Amino acid sequence: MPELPEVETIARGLDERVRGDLIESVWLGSHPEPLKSPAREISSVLSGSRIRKVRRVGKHIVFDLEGDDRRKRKPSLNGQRQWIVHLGMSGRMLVTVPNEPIAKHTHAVASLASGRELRFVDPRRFGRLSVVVTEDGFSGPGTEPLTIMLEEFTKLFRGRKTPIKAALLNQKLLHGVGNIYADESLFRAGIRPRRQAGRLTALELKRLHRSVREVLQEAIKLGGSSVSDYVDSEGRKGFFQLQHRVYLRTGEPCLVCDTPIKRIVIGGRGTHYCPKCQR
DNA sequence: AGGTTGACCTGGACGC
DNA sequence: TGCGTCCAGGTCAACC
Repeated sequence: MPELPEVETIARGLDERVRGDLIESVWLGSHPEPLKSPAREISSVLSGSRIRKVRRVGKHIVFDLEGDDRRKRKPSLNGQRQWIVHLGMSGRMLVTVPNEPIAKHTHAVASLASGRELRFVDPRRFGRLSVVVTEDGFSGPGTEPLTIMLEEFTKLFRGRKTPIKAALLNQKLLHGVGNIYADESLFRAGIRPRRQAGRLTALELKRLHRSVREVLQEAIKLGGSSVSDYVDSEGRKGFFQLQHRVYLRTGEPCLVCDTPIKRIVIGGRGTHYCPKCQR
């Protein structure tokens, strides 16, 4: 479900609601897939930790934790302690009251000292929970698209033979861009998704660099895209889907030139573009 | 190494 | 109503 703007919206909402709260205990479900770290480790790092901040890195939600001063800190837990959540395609992080019925596909519940619960719900189980305890902390697989400079952006694609659409989805290059925002960015930059990344001109890369940042920033302002049932941590829908110019608009007229939007498959992902506006 | 494909899951929409 | 097919916001491991 979520790409950078949706994860940003969710992380901001969570930060507002649970920052400063204390995780008292953790329940983990029986499906092994969502747990990227061993269950014991997740439990031991989270239990008794205070949430210092919730933020986004790429498509990951990062909970920065600290030991509760009123409790004994375990000696093995020095350095930065973080809870990392990736929502996959269908994951949600909900803040609920305890008597709220447990939704189907709930895989983790953290009980908070405030009396509320943080619940991770994910029908498809592509999402992942992990904990990180290191000096440096979690930095994500690639570079942040919102702050990258043109020079570095250009360097990412140099010599690459893969289609620019596939390169935009490669999280080791830019992290956070997913299928919606790759298609929308390429439309706004006027670039065909199948073009070889390494063969884009300097001008095209400049336009793409600008488009990616503009599309993501606009989407954050509108709370992300709700294409089926996406809602943020407070159950609110996003509205950027109303600004989509190509994504899931197969056969509909281009909003600029009326040409029907085409759908092709690149890297196994549905890819939408205007054959006239994008070259 | 970089590039491509299929596997991993559930569920909703659609056609018959 | 049901059953089959296709599609969906994302990674990964396994191949070439």
